[in-house]
Amino acid sequence: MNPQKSSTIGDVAAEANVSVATVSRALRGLPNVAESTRRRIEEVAERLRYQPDPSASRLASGKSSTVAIIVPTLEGWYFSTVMAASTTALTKGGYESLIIVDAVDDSAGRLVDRSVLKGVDGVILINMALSDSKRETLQRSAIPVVSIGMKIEGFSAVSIDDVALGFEATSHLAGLGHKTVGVITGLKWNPFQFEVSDRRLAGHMAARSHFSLVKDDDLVVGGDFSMVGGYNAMLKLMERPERPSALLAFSDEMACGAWLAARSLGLSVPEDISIIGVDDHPMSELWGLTTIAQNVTSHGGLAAELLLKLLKESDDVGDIEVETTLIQRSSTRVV
Amino acid sequence: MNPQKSSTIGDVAAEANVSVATVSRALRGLPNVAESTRRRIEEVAERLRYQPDPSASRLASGKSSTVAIIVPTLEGWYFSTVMAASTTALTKGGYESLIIVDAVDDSAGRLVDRSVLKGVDGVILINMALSDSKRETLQRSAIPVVSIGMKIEGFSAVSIDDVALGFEATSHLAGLGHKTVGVITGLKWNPFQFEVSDRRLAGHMAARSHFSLVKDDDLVVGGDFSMVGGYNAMLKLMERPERPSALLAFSDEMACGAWLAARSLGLSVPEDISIIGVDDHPMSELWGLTTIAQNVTSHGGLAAELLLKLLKESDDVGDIEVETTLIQRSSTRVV
DNA sequence: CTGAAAGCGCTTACAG
DNA sequence: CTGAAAGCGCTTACAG
Repeated sequence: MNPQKSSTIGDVAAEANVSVATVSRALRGLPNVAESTRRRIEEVAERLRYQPDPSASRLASGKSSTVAIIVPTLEGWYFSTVMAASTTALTKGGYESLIIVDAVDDSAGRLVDRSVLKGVDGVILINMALSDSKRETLQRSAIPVVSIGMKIEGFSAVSIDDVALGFEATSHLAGLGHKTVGVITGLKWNPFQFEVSDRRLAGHMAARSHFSLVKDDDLVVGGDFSMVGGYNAMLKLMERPERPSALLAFSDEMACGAWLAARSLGLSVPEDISIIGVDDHPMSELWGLTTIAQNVTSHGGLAAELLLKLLKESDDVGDIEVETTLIQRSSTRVV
Repeated sequence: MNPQKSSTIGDVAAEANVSVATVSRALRGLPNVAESTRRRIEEVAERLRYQPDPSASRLASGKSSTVAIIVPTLEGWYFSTVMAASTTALTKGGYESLIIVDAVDDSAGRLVDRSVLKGVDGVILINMALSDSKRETLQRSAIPVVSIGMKIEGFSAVSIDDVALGFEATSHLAGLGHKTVGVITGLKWNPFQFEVSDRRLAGHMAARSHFSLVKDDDLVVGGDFSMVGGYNAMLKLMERPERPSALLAFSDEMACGAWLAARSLGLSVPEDISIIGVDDHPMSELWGLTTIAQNVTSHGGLAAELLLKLLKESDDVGDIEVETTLIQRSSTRVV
């Protein structure tokens, strides 16, 4: 057995004394193949360790059975979790996942310039804001796309109400009597990614007015959705003379980073400062972190299912808005 | 312009008044094409937004320009970081990354049963212990493989000396005067994945003897390389009557989880218990966690470079052992 | 239920 | 420097 050369559909056909067409049908479970023939073919295929060449299948059928999952970064819990959930669902649906990292600072603009799109049946965008040109490229390709985390003109989306989230989180703090609330937003990893952060901030601002909270500009500091980012942002926030009595971080990782920064400043949570995050990261329960849970795993799964549906029926399947819930733990308390 | 139908090499050839062969050569930068012809073809290709069909190229050339990155899970900082580093290096080298999650509990055994391997030029295994049958499948396929994190018979590897690491970490603790050292190992996410954890444990055991430390069995508890796992393991560890005065966790995430568990028990670090981790996760600096750094990013990059070399020269390129360094911070101190 | 044949969109010797 | 032609390994009408 030559290790270099694997067998082709022709080898199987020859061994089984049938045509390649029959082998193709038999192995793919298509109808109109005698059971006995099918069994014989399966046996031969097994013995020869035959595996269809995906490139040939794709070329011939026009279907690749793979979907591209496009993310701005591979780092951070949010992306890993959503990717894992999508991949799992896609695998169950019979699709491979091609993961593409399309950081905006990648001047090559992989999504547009590379021809990966031609090798793919569908696309899942995870919190990827698109430049106009990329969006057009995608639209022109006419392949199904679903976006997670934000609505994009022309594509189905799985997302949450980020404005409401920003409002609710702030309102929780205001309800506890806090008047000076610091906010750690998140932007860094994607220059185009203003949206999620901006919408949460808009919600916060609305609540800030509604509850007559302190309105200073230096109460809002940018993080980058990481623990380190949250840590540094917190340090900056704490430089102002009148320290906030509460903090809203736009992710749990930033919230925990901020918590560590508070600790390094000799501050206790929630005695000296209340902290609320967003996500319900698995570590949040360990910290006792109050947070707005957004059920990240289901985002990934739902998006995959939406795409699978699109792949089958190819008509519009609409959007999904996932519920969000406040989980109160021990990091926030009455001021 | 029909949005459904993208142009083929034939369209470009027709427009440019040359044969498809010439278009193929021109666009791939091969020699023996007149500069003027090349320019004309490039222009037409641009105008028609021509993108070569990857499946067709693969089928015709036998090269796919994609490498499979196989991981047991998508979760956890270690995997994200290594994947990101590998992907970045591969992209620079002109390769796509196909990420395959091959959890062992996936009875389908994706690596073996699926034909993805036929669509791929090379494979990077990230901390994937392989069953014999999978290893054989890979070997038989004769495509270049490099393994990260552990040595696998027949493949190049990028790894660290885990035994030495276990010894060094323990010896740091022993040097501080600790006699009763708890250990949180890590196994869960991959039943076959005894190796890394076992080797570190072997190193620890050697040090345990060498420094005459307490040898009770209940001083070793299994985690799963996550914060939650570390948290629970710590709780278990602290049930024993004579509590350990120091803890070695086989990852920083577990170490931080254990730290939170200690906190929940009213214990301070390092006053009541010293903690040392492994990895040098970015959050470790924030915590002040002492750790053994293993430069995870470079693992991913080095492996990709090794593979790229293998892909070019196709002869054996050997293994790489990455250095490991103790970073002492404030979570460990004299007992 | 099965087979012969065309075709998917490229690449690659081989001629010229 | 360029083109005609075969071939990569499948799938898909079309006949039978």
